[in-house]
Amino acid sequence: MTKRELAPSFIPADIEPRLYQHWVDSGYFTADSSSPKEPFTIVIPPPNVTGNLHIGHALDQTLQDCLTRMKRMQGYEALWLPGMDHAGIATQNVVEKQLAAQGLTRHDLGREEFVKKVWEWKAESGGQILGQMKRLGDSVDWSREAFTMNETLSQAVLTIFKKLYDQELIYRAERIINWCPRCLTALSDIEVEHQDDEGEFVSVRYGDGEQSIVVATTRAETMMGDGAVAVHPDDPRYQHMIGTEVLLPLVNRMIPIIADELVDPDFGTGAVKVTAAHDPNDFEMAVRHNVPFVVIMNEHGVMDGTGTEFDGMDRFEARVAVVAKLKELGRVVAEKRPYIHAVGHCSRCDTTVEPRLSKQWFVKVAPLAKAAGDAVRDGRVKIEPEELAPRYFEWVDGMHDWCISRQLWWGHRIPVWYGPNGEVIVVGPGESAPAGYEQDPDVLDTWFSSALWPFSTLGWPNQTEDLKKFYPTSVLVTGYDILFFWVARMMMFGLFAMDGVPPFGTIVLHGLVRDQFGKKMSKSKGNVVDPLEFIDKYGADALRFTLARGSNPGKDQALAEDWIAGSRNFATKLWNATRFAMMNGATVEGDLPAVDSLNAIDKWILSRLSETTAQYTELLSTYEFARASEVIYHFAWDDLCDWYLELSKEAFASGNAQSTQRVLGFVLDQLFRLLHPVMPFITEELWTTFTGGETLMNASWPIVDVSHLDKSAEELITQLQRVITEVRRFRNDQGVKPSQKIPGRFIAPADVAQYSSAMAFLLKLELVDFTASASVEIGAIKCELDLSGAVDVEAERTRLEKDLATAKKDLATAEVKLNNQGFMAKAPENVVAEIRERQAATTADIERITAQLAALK
RNA sequence: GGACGAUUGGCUCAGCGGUAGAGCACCACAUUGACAUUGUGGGGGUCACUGGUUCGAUCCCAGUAUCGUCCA
Repeated sequence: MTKRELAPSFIPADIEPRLYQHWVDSGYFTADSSSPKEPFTIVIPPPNVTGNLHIGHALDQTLQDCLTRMKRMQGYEALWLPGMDHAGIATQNVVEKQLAAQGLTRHDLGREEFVKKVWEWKAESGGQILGQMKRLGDSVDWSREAFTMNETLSQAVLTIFKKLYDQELIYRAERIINWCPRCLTALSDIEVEHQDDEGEFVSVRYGDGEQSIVVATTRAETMMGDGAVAVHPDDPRYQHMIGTEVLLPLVNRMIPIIADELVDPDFGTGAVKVTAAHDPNDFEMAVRHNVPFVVIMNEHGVMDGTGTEFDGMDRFEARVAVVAKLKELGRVVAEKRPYIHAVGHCSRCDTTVEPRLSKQWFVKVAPLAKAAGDAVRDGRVKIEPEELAPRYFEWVDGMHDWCISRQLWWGHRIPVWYGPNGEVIVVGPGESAPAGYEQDPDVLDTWFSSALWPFSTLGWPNQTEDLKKFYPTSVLVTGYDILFFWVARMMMFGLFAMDGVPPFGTIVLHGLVRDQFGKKMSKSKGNVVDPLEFIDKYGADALRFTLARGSNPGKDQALAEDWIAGSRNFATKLWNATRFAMMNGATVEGDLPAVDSLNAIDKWILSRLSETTAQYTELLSTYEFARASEVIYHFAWDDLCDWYLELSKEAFASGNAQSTQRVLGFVLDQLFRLLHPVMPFITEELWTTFTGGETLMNASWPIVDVSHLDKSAEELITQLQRVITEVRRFRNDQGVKPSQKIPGRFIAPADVAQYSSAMAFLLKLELVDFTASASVEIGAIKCELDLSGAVDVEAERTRLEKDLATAKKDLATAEVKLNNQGFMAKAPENVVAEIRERQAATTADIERITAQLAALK
């Protein structure tokens, strides 16, 4: 318990690496599954193995660390479990890009070699983000670090696949799926991003003469795959044509005109082409009406099999050529160009998605999604903030079956084997396929394994101690942007795999970090910021505090470097205040003196501390990070530094401050504890230095002491603050320099007068005998001063007139209310009393100020 | 097209049925001690618009406008 000296100034880089290493080495982050303490569990939203720490991670992780550290201090067995996601497409793309630089494709290497290459890459440069998490100060349990492609997590994947398959919740079917012609794989609905693109809307006449119909399309190139034309069954324009056939131009095939409810008669001409193999809506209609599937494009999005001149053209090239040809044939009735409409793009490479008829594996989501919705509906799982719950319901209640097969090599290979005679078997963990069987070449969607994260990371399907202790997890903290991608899927699989126990108790959704003007960060805009640069420049605590302070539930936040600098200033403030306290003998040793024995200043700060502790703890516990940060910031800076330390300086200077030394020590000790979850580094350094304790990480969370609440002390200090502020203002108006000492005295009731010397000390007044030349009145309290020279009458008059105007205005608004019969009759008593008090106070002010103005001559 | 949210000082955002708040920015003064990564004082908003409810509306309700996000 040897106390150390505090360095003269706060340099984050001097303390952060040392403290983090110490925490890890001491095992403070490691959770104990055999502990009798109540568990608190958070699993990290696993960053991509290809990823770098971006500002969104910094926010997400700051909030998680805040909660984890607070709960740990509150006596929970806190586990924050870290790990990474293998990120199928993203990772495969990165490694393929590296190969491309050498002029190679993955096919040159072959599947086995390629996958080996990805693992190698993962080992050497993947997981950079883990190092970056350490810079941020994340108190994650490194001994439990997980990776979706690890052995145990892969076992979990096999287990659940088989379980779902056995319950007929996984099936294989030929459907229209989203296809990326560049990645050459199927995509799920949510891996498709819709953008408003400029296209064209061409109306084409099918058939001739009487037997003709005009269809409008944005995708003319697919017309060669048309199997029908569809109209709404009630559309009067086309009644006579339903059931007949028209000629399909270019390929000169007769196709039927069918009637289907799906057609919107108000859209375009009310007649649409039905291209069963190349459009999901058309597919549905085609199934209903037995329309043939005509495939006219290969997997690269190149026209193929039409038997026309267009074969071999890229789809976009073909679109132009087809329209040109139709024009030539006189079949184009109208053209709208540009025509803005929503087009799907691959979320990984931005290529325009091509709907493609193909055989894929699907999860039948209806029963799973129902359960996922119900868990929130019946309150077993809470979504914070509540406003975002409708979005969740909208999605889980209207979810399509989930396409889970991907034509990739990097990922969990689908555990389905096909026999020589068309047998299909699913090979679970520990099982093997019979000889002569071949495994499905595809892998599973990355989100399939991510959906298992809350329990696969705890050892499931094995009934591990971790699983028993830490499942279900307490809170899931993540951005609202992956509510659908990830959260809903964890809910579905968690409920399914864990016998109806949802994977978490509360889903805490935060927003996105935007630039200082509230614009979305993007590489193309060049407004992306690097959290590591900020950590280097201002320290991790400053970045964390800024992010927490900006984090209102479910809302995006703007971030500017200036705000981070402001947080760094706050850290510096804490540092300097602690140095000052230590210089003046603040201590945590010995009992806190009985509150009755303390002066009002000490009573006041203890009261404020209790209030702050209560508010702050409540706010953090309800995920109100911004408001919590605001509360603690103002307590530390305003109450503690600007007022308490200032008001106590006289006591310290007089050498008679034993109680205050102890109170200050107590307040600092508690403040460090409260701030530790958000600013772990500086608080650890200050606390261990100041108290000589081993670590703040395991110190107990402050408890509100109601016996410290003291309204009368608060009222008294409020009075002192008013007096001080008014006298300062007077000095300022009179041009008296802040450092200049002038004679002064207070004429005040005893309870205020008692603190004359404290006030005089910070107002730079000398309590000596003198003849007053000026005075400041604050209600019943008067401060007389000797300006030893001419008072600036004009400045004084200006000020008094301004005060008078304000008082008169306030009186007027109060009297309007009091003269309003409706108000007097219906307003609650306490409000009326308040207005009456205001009337009395402003009346007194007006009298006083008027008298002062008259005295000025 | 559907849904949700937003509109408050120069900027970014809190708040809320009873005299408008913060941070940053701005103006003035101050540098022999905790802190210029500072202190003190100050200026600045008819709370998008139009109606309604109410004794009282920035806050509740309806409509309008603009912006944003998600879904189709």
